[in-house]
Amino acid sequence: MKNTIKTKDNVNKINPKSCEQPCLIERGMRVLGGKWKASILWHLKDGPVRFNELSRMLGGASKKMVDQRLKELEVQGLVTREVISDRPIAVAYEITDFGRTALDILERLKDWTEENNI
Amino acid sequence: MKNTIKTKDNVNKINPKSCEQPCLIERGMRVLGGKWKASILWHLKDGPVRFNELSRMLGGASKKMVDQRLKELEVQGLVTREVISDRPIAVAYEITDFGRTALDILERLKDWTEENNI
DNA sequence: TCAACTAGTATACTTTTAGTAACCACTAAG
DNA sequence: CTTAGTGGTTACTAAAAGTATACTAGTTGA
Repeated sequence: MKNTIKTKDNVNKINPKSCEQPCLIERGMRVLGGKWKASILWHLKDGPVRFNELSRMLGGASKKMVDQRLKELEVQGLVTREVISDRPIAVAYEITDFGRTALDILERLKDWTEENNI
Repeated sequence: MKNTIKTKDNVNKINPKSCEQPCLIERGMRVLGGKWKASILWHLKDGPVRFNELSRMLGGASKKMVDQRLKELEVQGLVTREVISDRPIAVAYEITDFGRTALDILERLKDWTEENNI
């Protein structure tokens, strides 16, 4: 049984017919739990960061991955993309106010990971 | 303590001294972020649950998935498996004390998902 | 002029995960 | 005897995730 359906922008949405009540946890995880998504959000908390800089911060994620995750985060309203220079193309990604509401969860996750040597 | 420094174009650059051992966030996500793992943990918070019952709670996860995730959680020490009856085979899964330390994060995730209609 | 940087896109490929369905051994009810 | 339930395992396929390399097209610095 599928719990998600693909939309035309290639983002998974929850199929409203299944997994309705119980899985708030699961639904949240589908926003924050993609492979690099939480990390990206975390690395944007101190201010806008440019694309290649972010790739380096994540140390190991390919451009394609960073690109895909950023697009997802943008569609979901957690991140904004702004072109800060046109001639030497320069783009900065910034966390939105909505994105910031998730940082509290991530901070706790970070602390938990640290405390338990995970 | 910041791992970025401001440049004149108001964009953060990596402070080369930090962000070395990357991604406590990512490491934590690899424990809690598998497809059904957080949900399983959440559904065990009120006491031991049997295998098939858990499958039904998750509504949509196949036996194989539930089995795999439970084994991972067991290895990682978040869950224990106990055979409560041998002849009519009956098994119960229970969250460990360590597993409980993660519930706080999941509660926040749940609230966040709920508040933002995700 | 050359190399390296910017932010991506395109293609091809491998690996991992998800999911289906059938099966096992057992029990208990009808 | 049949059906349904217990808790899985195995084999298989489909889909998603991830990697690697090359490419565009412009800029900057040596």
